[in-house]
Amino acid sequence: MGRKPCCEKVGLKKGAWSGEEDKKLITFILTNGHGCWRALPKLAGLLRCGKSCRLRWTNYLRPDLKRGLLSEYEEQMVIHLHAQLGNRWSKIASHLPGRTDNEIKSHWNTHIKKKLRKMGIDPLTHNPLLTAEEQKKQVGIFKETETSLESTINEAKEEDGTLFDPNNVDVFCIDEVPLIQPHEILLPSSCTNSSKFLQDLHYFPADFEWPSDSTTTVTGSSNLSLWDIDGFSSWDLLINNDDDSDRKLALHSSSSLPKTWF
DNA sequence: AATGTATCCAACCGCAATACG
DNA sequence: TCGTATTGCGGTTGGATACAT
Repeated sequence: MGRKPCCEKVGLKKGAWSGEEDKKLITFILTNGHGCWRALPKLAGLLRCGKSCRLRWTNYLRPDLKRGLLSEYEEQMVIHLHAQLGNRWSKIASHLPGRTDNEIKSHWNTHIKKKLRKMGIDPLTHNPLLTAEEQKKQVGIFKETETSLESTINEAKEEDGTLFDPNNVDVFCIDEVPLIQPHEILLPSSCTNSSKFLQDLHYFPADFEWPSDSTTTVTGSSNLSLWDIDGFSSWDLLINNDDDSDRKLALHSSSSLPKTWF
């Protein structure tokens, strides 16, 4: 026995909602709550499936929704959350009160993506966009990787005759946002003073609070702390100024930072 | 004014996760 | 523990509107 469809499709309305339907849905939910979405349309006198009702309510009719375009601040939030979370629109939406995942997803696809591309940033990876020449190079590197992987597989097969599943080889995952590890963060030696370096670090997302003295010169090894206003995460920075070579910035936290922040 | 093209976004679809008996 | 129902999520579509020719 197969799974029953979520709703009986025959005779149900599809497409744009009328004002009358909206009214019925709002009135019903405000007096009874939504309860079981599957049962709701019948109880509310609507010729829609429960799923359609849920979507209409959560994306459009909920009284706590903000309408209108996203503010500059909200856009920045979306960009930096996307760098951390990828296309997890509902997670991103949960950090923006009054905004829905659908709304953010739409805004991302129609506005932010273009904006980032114009700025020379790849909206997928949040890294600088590659020139045609760099793309060619990368394809070359990828092919090399593929070839070496193939030869590794073949060698393994030849050596012990065991089955080698290439899907289990941890080469890369396109699903993951590239993250920067503490040991990857280097400051160029041309960066002669720490105050400049600390100013540069203000490119951290806007909702990170900076210590009031963060623009002052730091000598020797110093510690700095950053907090996300939402309590989303916090970072401790250890700045090592002792060395003449490239300065090192160490981050002590439970996770890594998206590369787009650097 | 008419037609074609681009853009926007609400709504839909299918799959995955979770709840429940 | 398992199978089914329900809900949530992300990708995609299609109609309305704006803009260009």
